[in-house]
Amino acid sequence: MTVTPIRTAKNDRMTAGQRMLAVLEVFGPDDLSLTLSEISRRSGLTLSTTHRLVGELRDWGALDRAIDGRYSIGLRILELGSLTPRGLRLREVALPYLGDLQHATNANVHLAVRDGHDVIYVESLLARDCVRVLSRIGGRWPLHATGTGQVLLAFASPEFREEVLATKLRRFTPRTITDPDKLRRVLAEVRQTGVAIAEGQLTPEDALALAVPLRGPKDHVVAAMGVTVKAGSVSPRALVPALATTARAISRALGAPSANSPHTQTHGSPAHGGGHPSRAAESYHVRSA
Amino acid sequence: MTVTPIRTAKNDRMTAGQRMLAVLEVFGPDDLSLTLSEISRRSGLTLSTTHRLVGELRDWGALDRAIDGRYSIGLRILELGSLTPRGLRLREVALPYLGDLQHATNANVHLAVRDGHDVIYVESLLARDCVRVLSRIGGRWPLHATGTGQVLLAFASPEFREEVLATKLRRFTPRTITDPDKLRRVLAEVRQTGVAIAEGQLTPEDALALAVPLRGPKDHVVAAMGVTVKAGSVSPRALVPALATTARAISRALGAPSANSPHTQTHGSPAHGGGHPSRAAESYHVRSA
DNA sequence: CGTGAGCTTCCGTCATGCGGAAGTCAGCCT
DNA sequence: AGGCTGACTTCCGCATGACGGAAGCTCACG
Repeated sequence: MTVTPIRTAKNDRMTAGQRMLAVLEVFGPDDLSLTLSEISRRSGLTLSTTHRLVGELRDWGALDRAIDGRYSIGLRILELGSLTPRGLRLREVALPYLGDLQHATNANVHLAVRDGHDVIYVESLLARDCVRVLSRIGGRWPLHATGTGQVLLAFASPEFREEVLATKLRRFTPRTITDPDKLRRVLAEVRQTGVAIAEGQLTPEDALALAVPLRGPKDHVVAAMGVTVKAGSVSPRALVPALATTARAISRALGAPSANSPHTQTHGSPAHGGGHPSRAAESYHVRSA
Repeated sequence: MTVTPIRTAKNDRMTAGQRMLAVLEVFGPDDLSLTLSEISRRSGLTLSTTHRLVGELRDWGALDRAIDGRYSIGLRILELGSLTPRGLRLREVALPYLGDLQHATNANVHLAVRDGHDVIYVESLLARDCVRVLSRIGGRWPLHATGTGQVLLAFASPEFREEVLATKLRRFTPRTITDPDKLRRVLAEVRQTGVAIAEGQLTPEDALALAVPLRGPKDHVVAAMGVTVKAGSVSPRALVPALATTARAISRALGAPSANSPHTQTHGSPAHGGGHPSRAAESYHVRSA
């Protein structure tokens, strides 16, 4: 039989579509613009194939070519991205409230949703004189390392939670929680109090993050909102009422029943088995593992 | 001879990649979620092909499947879209200033860039009690019908401007400028005064839009910033100083030389766009990390 | 002027993407 | 019930169009 040519060891059997996605995949926060050859090398595709695919993507608007010949992601992708129901559409509803919160607290304010095992920031309002944080729109981080991620993890289904806990929890700073048992306890507390408090778990700086859940139509947690301040600048607890109030307003705007009842607990653990089956929040399934 | 099968009349000769893009293309602001069959019909692809492509896109994260089986654009696309240098990265630099402007003026504030013959909104801060406008992030509109678009058109190269003027200028409201000569005069005035003033040209409501250019590294106009208020609510002119000041601050942050000189006119067209082949004029990505 | 790196074009071959067809499943009408 | 429609999924043989090697092109550099 013929010797199969080298095949760069990792890539084999790709469909044409996967090749196209592979081209897009090589772009990242640290690689906003790349040359054709760089795209070719990183994607593992031959130069001629890359050339053709990049041409098609450019014609369509998915890639932009700058004057210097380098390629970057095109605005057509941004346009598409604005159509994500849980992304920028959610943002539209929440933004006015987030703006108010920012001005009331003078903190960085974030809105995030879950995607697979990650948290994705959907909005990020940075106060000018606040700690620098790593939360751009579209930014992706592991669930266990951020306040918003911990909220989303705490209120996810137990099966999913254990699935995440079973993976290796990456360490970002000395304070990142990497022990599953420790994290399990922290998450239980988040569920009980309705607020996550994370100190310097993602960046080494003295960042203090508070985060609360946002609920949608069937009181399912659909997103998390958080603020980040410089540790020690204010009493963290002092921010909780403002957060809770804003969260309730947004949840109401999102159609959460509980946000309309006259008095209700912020935590509101869904643990009460009585009554509606409500199908374990299987709203989005995880993909290939 | 073999009968060539029907070939649905319109679709012919598509590459595999174009088919994949065609799937993404069927989503729009009014079609956030679609069933597989709908995607198939709209894209003109057979059901089995659509099925396979949608599966690949879903595995990659470009599409999301909700519990009800409908598909929508996935967060992975939002993540990609956040990497557009002229898109969300530009937004990061400008956002703090835009926020200030919004609170100073209590108007809707927009940030927009040009893509082909359209203007794309990259940021949109909506004041709660203001006129409703059609400017979501990622929203796309013709250049001639919005304040920001007129600014971008006015400061584009003459050849490009004429190219746009030669196309049919779509009418949105009775006040939309659809006459090329009229538009040419308006644009000349925009260039001279450095500000575009558009009243109710996109939406029939009494919206008044003011827009100014933002400049980058070589004083090229790289974006436009605008505010929208209810016509008659305030004297339009009263907003110009605030706009100009903010524009200058942002231009400085973007590296525009003119924004550093002690006194300078808001207008000051660079007259000739092309010029030096010197490369890498773009790239204002700063922090992050 | 030689060299090398990046980009573009061309073309023969064969893997591979395509779509018809058959098989599920669920809802709806008679 | 029974049959019907419409949506989704799986399978497979065939023709096609995607692939990659190779050659040509354009710079920048020494």
